[in-house]
Amino acid sequence: MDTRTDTPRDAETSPDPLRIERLCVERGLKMTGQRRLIARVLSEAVDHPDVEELYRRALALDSRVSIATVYRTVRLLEEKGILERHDFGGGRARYEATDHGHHYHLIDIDTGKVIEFSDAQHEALAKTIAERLGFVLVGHRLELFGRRPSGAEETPRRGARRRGGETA
Amino acid sequence: MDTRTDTPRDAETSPDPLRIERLCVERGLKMTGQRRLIARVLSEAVDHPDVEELYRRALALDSRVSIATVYRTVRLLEEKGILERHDFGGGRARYEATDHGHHYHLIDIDTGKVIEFSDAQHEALAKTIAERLGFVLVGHRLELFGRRPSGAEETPRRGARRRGGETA
DNA sequence: ATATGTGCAAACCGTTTGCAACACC
DNA sequence: GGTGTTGCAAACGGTTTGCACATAT
Repeated sequence: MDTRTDTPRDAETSPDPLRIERLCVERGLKMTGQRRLIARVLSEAVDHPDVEELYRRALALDSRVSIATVYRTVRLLEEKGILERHDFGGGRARYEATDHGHHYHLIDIDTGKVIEFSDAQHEALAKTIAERLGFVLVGHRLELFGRRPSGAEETPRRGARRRGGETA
Repeated sequence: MDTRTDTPRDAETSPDPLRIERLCVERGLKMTGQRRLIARVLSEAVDHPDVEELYRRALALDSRVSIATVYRTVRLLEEKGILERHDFGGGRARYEATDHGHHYHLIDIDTGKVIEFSDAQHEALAKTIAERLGFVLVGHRLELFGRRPSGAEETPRRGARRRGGETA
């Protein structure tokens, strides 16, 4: 197993806009107009939007959605394993499609940006540790919080929030 | 650096009941009756209680506390670096004293128990990964979710909750 | 036709806060 | 005695839900 590579995943890949909808149909979900709409927004997302943001993007395409439906849909898709919920701090849940592979997050604490990466060595290590402690690893969470070396301050932070960091 | 040891920390060590209070005084906090009380509860805790639980334990010792004060104190101590807040899922923040060393958590998804461990190899790896991605590591979070091998079912789960796992 | 999804607004739940009374230094 | 803390209850913010209506299958 290659343990020496961190693969920063460039989040530019927004394949086809029906990706998520197809997954919904596969799991036998009844496809309504608003579910199609939300599925499309999710398919096009290359970041980790929260519900409010999803709602905003959906509204921009079609005004016949309510935020309650976004909440319901997002929860449903999470239960179906189509979406993954993250808590990066800040009190709101943030979502991303599960269909683009296992990866971790590094949160830039100055800009709030999220960098995705994968690391086989860590993956193996997590499993090993669990086994050493007498467990079978079922899931794990790794998040790094970092800052670009001081010389290069880039985008200044957009504004504070109750707790934890805001992230992109 | 020794990278081959996972140290499961047995959470039986509840040293002296004034541990936290002493830290408070050191940081120049005005010690009121309720702060002393809450500090004592925290000093005696060997788990990761949420605010409600802290409040319950404090009440058992002295009824002259309100939950608002627990919230305020816990937040204050966190700002002073005396407490660490965790989000293990389930919507409520959970706390532990920072003074017993850096460690990670493995959550038993069947019983909800939290096992603490430290791992130097992981620590080094996290730093390396961040650097490889062009960041200085400021903080990180590692949580393992595991299950004891099937043969030995132990304590059955105590009951479900809205979201995420309940933990001890 | 019927079970299921939707919108609205109210309920919920953890947490924070304004204010007047109170306690520590 | 004055500044900082507490208790209460109300406010908050994200999320869920009851209900009447609408819609996919």
